[in-house]
Amino acid sequence: MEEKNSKCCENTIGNKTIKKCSCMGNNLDKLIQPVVLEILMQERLYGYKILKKIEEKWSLGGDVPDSTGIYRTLSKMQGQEILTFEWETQETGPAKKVYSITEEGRKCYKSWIETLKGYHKYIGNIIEEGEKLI
Amino acid sequence: MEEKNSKCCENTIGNKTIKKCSCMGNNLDKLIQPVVLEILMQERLYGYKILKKIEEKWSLGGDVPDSTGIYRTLSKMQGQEILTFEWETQETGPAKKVYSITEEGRKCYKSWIETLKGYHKYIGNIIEEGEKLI
DNA sequence: TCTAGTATCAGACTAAGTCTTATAGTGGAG
DNA sequence: CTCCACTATAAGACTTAGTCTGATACTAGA
Repeated sequence: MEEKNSKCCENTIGNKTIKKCSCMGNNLDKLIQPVVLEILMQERLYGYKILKKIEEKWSLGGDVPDSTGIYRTLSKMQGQEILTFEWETQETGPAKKVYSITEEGRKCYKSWIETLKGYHKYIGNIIEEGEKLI
Repeated sequence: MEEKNSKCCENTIGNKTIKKCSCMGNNLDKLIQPVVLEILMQERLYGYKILKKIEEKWSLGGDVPDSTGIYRTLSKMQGQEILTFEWETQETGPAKKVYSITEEGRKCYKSWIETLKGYHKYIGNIIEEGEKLI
């Protein structure tokens, strides 16, 4: 699996050409943290269901969120005291790690929304300039 | 320089508390690639001047762009044939590496603008949900 | 019994950007 | 004439966010 060349938008790896340049958006942040917080603002939930919700509602450009990334984000946020969790076991099926948002987490979510407003404007400016130049 | 705790938004390192959580936006992509392309769509220019232009016009939340990041992005894009460069020497002062955008680069820039439109909408949705929940 | 789905997660990796440090030449203040 | 700020470029080590690969374990249905 060796790279033959690395031009923008197209890369030939082995015998097939794939889309790869950042301009296609594949390396943009999926903003998992605020999306997870949005879900947990509404109900306490466990990782797998959070993953499925994001898949339904937030999959950017049709791509499925990465489960490892979700679980890792959850446990990181729990370490920051943004979330807490409880193991929930039923008679049937594997145990579920049910997460809840803390007071700290609500503050964090608010902060995220404010931050994203600024970011939204920033990206809006880039687009505006782009429309002039293209 | 050891971390004492790591709560959202505040971290105590040594004897001072600093803002650190991602919700403050410090870890968001600065989207250097499209910003650099925007500048080079208008004129051929060298790294240092590009850096200064970004500082003037694009410094998100008041923070200065990182020079290493700019230079690294430029040389990476040159490797992708999005940019070309020529060394320019004057009688006085150090040599300058003057970059120009290629045809491939113009395509890449267009692609970036389209990608950012989608991303802008995505972030707009997160904000919209946020406004409802806060 | 095999497969798809539910549920969690570690390890290794990549991409973007930051922080630190290094280089080298120029111009002005003291 | 020396020191400092500014111009100009860049390597090395690091961090953060996310992906890819694979592992474990249990359940339900064909």
